[in-house]
Amino acid sequence: MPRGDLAHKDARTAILDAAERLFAELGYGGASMRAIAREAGVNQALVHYYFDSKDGLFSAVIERRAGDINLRRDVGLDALLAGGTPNLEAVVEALLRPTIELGHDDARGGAHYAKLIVALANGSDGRSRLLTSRHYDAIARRYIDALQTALPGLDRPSAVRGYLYCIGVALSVMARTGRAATLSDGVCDDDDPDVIIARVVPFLCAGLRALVVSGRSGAAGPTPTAQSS
Amino acid sequence: MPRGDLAHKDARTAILDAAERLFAELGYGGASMRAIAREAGVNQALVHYYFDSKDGLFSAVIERRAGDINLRRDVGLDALLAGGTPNLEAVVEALLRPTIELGHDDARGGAHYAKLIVALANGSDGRSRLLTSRHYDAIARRYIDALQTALPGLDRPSAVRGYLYCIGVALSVMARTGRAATLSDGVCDDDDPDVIIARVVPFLCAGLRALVVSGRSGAAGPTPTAQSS
DNA sequence: CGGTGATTTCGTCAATCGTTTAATGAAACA
DNA sequence: TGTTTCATTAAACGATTGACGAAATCACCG
Repeated sequence: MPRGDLAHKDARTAILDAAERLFAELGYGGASMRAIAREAGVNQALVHYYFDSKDGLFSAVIERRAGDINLRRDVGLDALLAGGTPNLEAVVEALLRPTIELGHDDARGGAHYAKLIVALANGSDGRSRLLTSRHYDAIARRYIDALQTALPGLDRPSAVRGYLYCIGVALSVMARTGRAATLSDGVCDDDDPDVIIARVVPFLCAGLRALVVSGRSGAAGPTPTAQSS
Repeated sequence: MPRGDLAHKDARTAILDAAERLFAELGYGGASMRAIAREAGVNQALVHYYFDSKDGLFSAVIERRAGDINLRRDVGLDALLAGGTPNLEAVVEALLRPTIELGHDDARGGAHYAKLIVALANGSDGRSRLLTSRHYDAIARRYIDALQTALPGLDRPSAVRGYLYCIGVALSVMARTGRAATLSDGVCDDDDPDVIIARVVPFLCAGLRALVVSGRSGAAGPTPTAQSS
């Protein structure tokens, strides 16, 4: 392992960056190996040299970011659980923040990966399901557990659905389709991750609390649940 | 335009059905015109005869279902507004029901179109944005208005965001990735649209109400908003 | 019957696809 | 120094892509 492996990493990451961008913009079938190589400024055969096949390249693109995101999620949850019973808002924020922050970090390829992960999470083809399960099952189960801990009375199926609702909203925010700006005639131009998180978390937490309430009494009235801060 | 256009419609709809399925499963770039023609049982050139180009075919696939869904949404909202100030739960249900029902109607190509529309709504490429805007902008604005009517105090930007959150959750439900079953070890097997809607609507309405509350006082505590039923 | 226009088929075009091979450059090690 | 290993390149493979023109088939009307 020589010191001069900068060239190695340069070409490799250049390919990954280009692939991330083109896969996100054109889809798996729409992004050609030739276009990826051209975008990365390398020879076509080099892509196969590093990643074997198109599938291998796609997996590598997903794997690179998933590792980072899940590490942050794990750390955030560890910190929360170390302090006793965690607050629901804190759990939801720890779940969303790494993803939303990466999605808005244009310096890294965040915006592109955001689109990619949205397609991946919503995809039902074999490739999507395999990669989603491989990279996100473990962390999902940890957070579902945490939701039940932070919200006593929330049964397992509701916790699973609530988790998926949260992910659904997070993905729609990450996608950054510019739809909010369109529908609000330019008033909504959400760019700051902190502002976005501050707006989404109360929405989701209120919804999650309604999931446990609706399981006890039918009405969704303002029953004071005596949630001590 | 002869009366005996059954053959016409047969080939045409066969192509649309096949295209809907393959576009959903393989993506725009992954589904080839040849594969679509083979799936539909027609000659390859017929696809170009009816839809000119691949883009034209894709647009036609989207247009067919969007018209149906939006008609139902319009009718549902008309009925609601005719009865005075509508209930928030009723507005959200009217928004979600047509989409979720179609997505679970396997007799028609619902499941396939659901995946398609998820990819469309989350896509940020030119084709996706154009089609989304063309087919869903008007109805979106109507429902955003309705949200503000049903929830006094909800300002415009919050209404836009709340609407998009609702769509985000609806799309994640429509995608039917089988993820709920995976994460719950088979306990969650949500197939009945009515049950799904009954679970999602309270979640979303609680979240929407939190959007207006958080705009007034900082805390998300159980402030009795005196919501008369 | 002939004619007319809509529908369907066949064959083909240039372009592009994912992948592979053989050759070359540049270091690292002996 | 020769050799080995890794990185990179140009060129090409067969297969497939979206699209098109011309001819054939069909249904129908006069």
